[in-house]
Amino acid sequence: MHIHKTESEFLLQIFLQHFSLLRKHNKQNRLSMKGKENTPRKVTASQVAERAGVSKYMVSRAYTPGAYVSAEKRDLIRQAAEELGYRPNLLARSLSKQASHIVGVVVDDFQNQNLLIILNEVTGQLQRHGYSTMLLNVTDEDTVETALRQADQFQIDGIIFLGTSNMAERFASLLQELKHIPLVVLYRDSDLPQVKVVDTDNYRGGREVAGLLAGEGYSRIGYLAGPAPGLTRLDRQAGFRDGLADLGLNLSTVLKVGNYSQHQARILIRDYLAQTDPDQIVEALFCENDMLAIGAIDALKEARREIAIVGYDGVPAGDSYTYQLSSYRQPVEVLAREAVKSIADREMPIGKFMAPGELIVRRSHKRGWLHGNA
Amino acid sequence: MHIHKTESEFLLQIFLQHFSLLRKHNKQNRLSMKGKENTPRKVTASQVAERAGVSKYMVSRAYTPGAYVSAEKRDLIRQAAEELGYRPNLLARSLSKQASHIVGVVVDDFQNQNLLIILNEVTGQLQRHGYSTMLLNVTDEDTVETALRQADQFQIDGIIFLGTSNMAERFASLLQELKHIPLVVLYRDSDLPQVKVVDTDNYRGGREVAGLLAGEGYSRIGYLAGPAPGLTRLDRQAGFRDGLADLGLNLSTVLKVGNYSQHQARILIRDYLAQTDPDQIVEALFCENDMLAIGAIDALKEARREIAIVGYDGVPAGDSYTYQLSSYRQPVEVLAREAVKSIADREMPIGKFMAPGELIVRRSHKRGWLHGNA
DNA sequence: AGCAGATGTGCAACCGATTGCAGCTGTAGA
DNA sequence: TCTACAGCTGCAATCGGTTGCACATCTGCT
Repeated sequence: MHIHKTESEFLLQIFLQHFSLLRKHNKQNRLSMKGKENTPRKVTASQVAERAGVSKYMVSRAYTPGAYVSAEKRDLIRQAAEELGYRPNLLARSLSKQASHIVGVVVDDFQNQNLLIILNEVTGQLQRHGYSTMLLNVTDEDTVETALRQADQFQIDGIIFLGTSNMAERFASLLQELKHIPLVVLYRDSDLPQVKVVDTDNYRGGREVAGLLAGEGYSRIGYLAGPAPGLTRLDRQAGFRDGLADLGLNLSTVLKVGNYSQHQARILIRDYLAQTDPDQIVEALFCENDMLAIGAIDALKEARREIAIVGYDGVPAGDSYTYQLSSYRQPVEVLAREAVKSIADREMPIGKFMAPGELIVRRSHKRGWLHGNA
Repeated sequence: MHIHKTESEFLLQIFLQHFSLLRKHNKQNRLSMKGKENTPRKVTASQVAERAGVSKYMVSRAYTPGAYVSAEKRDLIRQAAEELGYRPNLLARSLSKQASHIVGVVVDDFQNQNLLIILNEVTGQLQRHGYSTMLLNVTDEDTVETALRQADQFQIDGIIFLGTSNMAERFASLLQELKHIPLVVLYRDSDLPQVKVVDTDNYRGGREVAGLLAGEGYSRIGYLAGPAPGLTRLDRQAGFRDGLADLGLNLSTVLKVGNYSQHQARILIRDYLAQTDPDQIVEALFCENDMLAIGAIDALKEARREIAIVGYDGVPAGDSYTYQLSSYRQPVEVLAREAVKSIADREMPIGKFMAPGELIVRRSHKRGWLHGNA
């Protein structure tokens, strides 16, 4: 048959024959066992190869762009694959390629309606790029570590933080351990070093809102802040303050609410109205996000007091006749696209991407909105 | 050394020596190459084994309950693992075990606020059971098949449909192909055979709402339906109708809206008010879900017309002062728990689980709500 | 004819776990 | 003393892919 150069190769050859017999034997056993269950056997590359009359390695190559395969064989294999309904096992592929095409999306607050829009956009974009989304719920403090590690163990290709709070900072030490994974912080600013930030230009947004309110001629103006520490909030507020200053106004009041829920904002504003000297109450209030703004409007309606309100995000609920909320819309699609692109590019993403948003001018920032609104 | 019974075994032995030398050689090369990069090498079972002075197989056993390991070795291995920060590679484990501990959660409508609550609960529960969530966005008709197949190729342990529409039916043929995967349809009823249904008792819910409205003394009563075909909707409506009938009332009008958005409902009600003979306009309207109900209230406020409104779901926004929406709350936590349990039990789940919800009695179903509401 | 280079193919090794089985211990029972 | 058997342990095979490399083949060129 063949001529072998060394003895060891000879032995090897013999062994291999022995070996492949064993293998074959084994496989047949397995197959017949499986045959008893009536689940349709999964189609593997080897089966495709057999049908196409090639080795299983060629099957892989038939789907690898730029691999050495004759066009003829490639078509043969693809056809065989088609006929058998072959779908490569992604676990195996991921294990082998050391990359899973799974992206972790970390969410820490399921109260914000805006999240739905973002989630829709992000998962949609990811899917279009061939990625799967692993959704990590970290609202429960205890499970954060578990969830993140679990994701890591699936060799995810990236993490997108979709948080209202500054999670990235909070988990900094844990992230240190995960620093081989590309990190994107979406809808939030951060000064962490190895992180890509994708956010609206909060400072600019703040300024534009300042202009909007100033244009209505208010002089006592306040800001309703949420609990999140971090740059996003600070920039938004700073832009607002600076914008007012440029127009000769100043920020007279900053209120702060314990979480980003509509309910908390409502209670806070109710108390504020009750406990503040009427002369001191602001005429206009910029709320850090739309949930807070909606809560504030609720409180105002209940108390039949009017304060001009502007929110931030542009959630759909703000469009209702009842709220007619003026706001600053985040360019969801642009941001989601950038976030996904950062990860799909497969380089360690860093830097900041800040997109401008857009004022949504409805009625809640105008004088008389309470009256005109049933 | 040893005595071999057959020649083939002898050859085998020699081969193995040869073989293991090759292997060792190769491994060292790889390691030294990796050493040049300064990424921290991932810790594998073999490394733990080496440090603990056992074979890598024992590492696996040290974490497998009920495996043969001496307590002594187990502790040794666990300690070594601890020191090295060993985390088993879940891709490898999943591949080997033929189960990934990933569950696919399929969502087809990101407009419904209730989804956030559900998603929070479902992902939380899954994580607590040691499962990861793969979120599949199928709002885009084209990507459905891709997404589902992709999930399948990750050998997911189950699929939870979280849809407003009857996805399961829509994808029936595709699901046929995936029928080795446990399927749960959550918040929606279905008559598909190999599917576990977890839903509120819609019929009962409908009846209770009927009781609530009848109690207020209305006689012209309508139902606002969404577009979803299927049992959920039908049962809800049937319960409502039967409930009314039992009280000597009948369902005089059924309106139908094209999708489940607040916006569509608002437009529909606006047109309804404009185009209907005032004597014919219903006094009370049961809306298929809260999003529709909120949209309806919006239209009513805008037109300054009052119709008693009741929703279904119990979304947080309904609690606002502005809407004060009476509704029927779905027991989110109970349902999510059941859905997750169905999959975690690892038997093919079938049958229906119907939990009762609970009336939320606020103001929108009462006479005079428009007047009392700024 | 002889040979370089481009193409095409299969083997072996690898990704990092799990598991059936064989064999090795040690101890109890005959 | 010999055997039986239980408790451990490690090997080999496996899950289902990918890829470096060696070897084979086919060009075209001198």
